[in-house]
Amino acid sequence: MAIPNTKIAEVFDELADLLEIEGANPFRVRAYRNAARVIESYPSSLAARIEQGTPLPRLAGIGKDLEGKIRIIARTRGLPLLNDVAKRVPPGVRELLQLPGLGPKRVRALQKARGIESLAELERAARGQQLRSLPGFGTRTEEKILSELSRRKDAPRRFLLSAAEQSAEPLLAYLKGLPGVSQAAVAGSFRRKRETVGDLDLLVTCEPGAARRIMEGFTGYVEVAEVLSRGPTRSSVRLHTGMQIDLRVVRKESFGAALVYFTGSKAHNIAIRNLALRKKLKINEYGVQRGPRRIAGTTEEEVYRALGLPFIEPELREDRGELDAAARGTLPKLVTLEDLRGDLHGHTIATDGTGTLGEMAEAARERGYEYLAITDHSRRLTVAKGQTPERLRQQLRVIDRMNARLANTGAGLTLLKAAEVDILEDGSLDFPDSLLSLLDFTVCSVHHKFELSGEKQTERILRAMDNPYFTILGHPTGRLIDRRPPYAVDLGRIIAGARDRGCFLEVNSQPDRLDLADVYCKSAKESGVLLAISTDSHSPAHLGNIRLGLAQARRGWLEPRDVLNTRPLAELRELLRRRRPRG
DNA sequence: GCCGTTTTCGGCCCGACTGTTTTCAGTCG
Repeated sequence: MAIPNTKIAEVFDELADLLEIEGANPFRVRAYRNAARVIESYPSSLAARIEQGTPLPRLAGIGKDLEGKIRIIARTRGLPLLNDVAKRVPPGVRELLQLPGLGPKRVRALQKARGIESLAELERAARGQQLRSLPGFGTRTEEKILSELSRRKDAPRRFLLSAAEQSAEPLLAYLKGLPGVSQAAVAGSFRRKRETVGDLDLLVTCEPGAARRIMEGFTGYVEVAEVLSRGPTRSSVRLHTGMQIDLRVVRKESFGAALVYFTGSKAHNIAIRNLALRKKLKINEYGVQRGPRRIAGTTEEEVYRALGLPFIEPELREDRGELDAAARGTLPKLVTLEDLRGDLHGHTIATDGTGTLGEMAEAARERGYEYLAITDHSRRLTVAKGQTPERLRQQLRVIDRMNARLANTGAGLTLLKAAEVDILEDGSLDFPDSLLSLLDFTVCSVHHKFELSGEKQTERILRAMDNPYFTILGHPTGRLIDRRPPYAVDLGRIIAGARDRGCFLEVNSQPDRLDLADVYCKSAKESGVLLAISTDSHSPAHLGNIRLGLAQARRGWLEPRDVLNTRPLAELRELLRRRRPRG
């Protein structure tokens, strides 16, 4: 199996870290980091292209040298340059960079002056008070290192987007209620709706002179466990949940510029600053300037307009082509919650859900949906009370009766008859075709044998797609964010396979799945494969998770036309049965 | 190491805060 892009990116990231510690040209370091980022977010396997002899795409920031190195890594799974540098800077030294407050310079000083080459050695030296005498270090730094070392043993480094919401929403409401606050917003990766969030960046504007009181109010928030820094315009705290919060106070006329700046991403910011430089403008968090004259800053629209661009949705700000698209006027009109007419994946108490059919239907109706698919598990998934063919037949009769009742009451909701069917190890489906033909469609998923090789797993899924009753591939990579890696599967081939066969892929909205991930959504869109944004609800309340899958779909540039469940029911039914044998 | 509406050299985003320093380097985002 070809080495995945993420592994190639890791090599460059490691190289960047080690070179930085060595004191290499910072722009060379940046070039490696940039390459790592670009490679990681490139949606199809570079190593596979190299193996097949197809030329590599033109990637921004990757020139002749880096392309050569990518080829070496793809072929040998290693890089001689990295081995050389690793001899001078042992891998344990790199771990030291993970500690907040330790950057390349201090890490190098620790190695040179104290021979510290691992976190364990750092802890020993700090306990022995051997750091405070180093130039640039002091007792405070030594204490901070010790406290960070003990903290990192339990606290998670990043939070699920859904967990971040739990911290962000009440805090934002609290800040809005502080005297003197006129506007407040969450920026950062939270606003870009990244699947995980490292910290929260909050921004407020206030009446002149109110900044100090607002900072006091912020650091006095009831959930604050620790104040990390406090200044007149910027303060940082850590909440009891372990989440770090940075607050900036800006003047009203800078709100737009600050929002752009603190929403990021960093790569997007660098790209727009470069664009500004070419246009002889200067952009920072306070505004856009032409020479001494300030020409924009109050709103984000104004800032982008000053750069000659239309507004760019936060979810797109990853330097993945959005600036080019904005300049050409080809930005996607991203799919919104209002565009979604229903949900195509939901469970009931018939298997592992906690809501009855009626409760699920009621929740869907309350959301104003036209349709909700009932997709209880197939028999193989015994842990989830998978249904036998007979139980499924029984359920279908109940759904028919409920649909008749819904129609009579003018609820405007139709329940679709479906099932989440296990894809067995040999690529066959867990129900016979004769039973599948009674359904409106299927969600087909891998729930066991995750450990197959990439080749076998890919073949298994493609074989399953050959079945004309295969409609949507559920949670296509099986990952659980930070808990279980995706199974080895060649998504490039899966996407091409879905396109060739007329199958669809799911964007599963479970908070820890978000599967497909954003970059693969984009890749599927570019291949012309439609995606279903689904919740995989196991209770009526889970229908609300749709916002999370929607966010990833938007990060993947999806427009309403790229999404299956933006279709009105009649059109949806046609799409769902287009592969079926006639009659 | 990359790149070109200052094009093959000489640039490469920019400001706040901390701690250690006594005017600023290092780190962070």
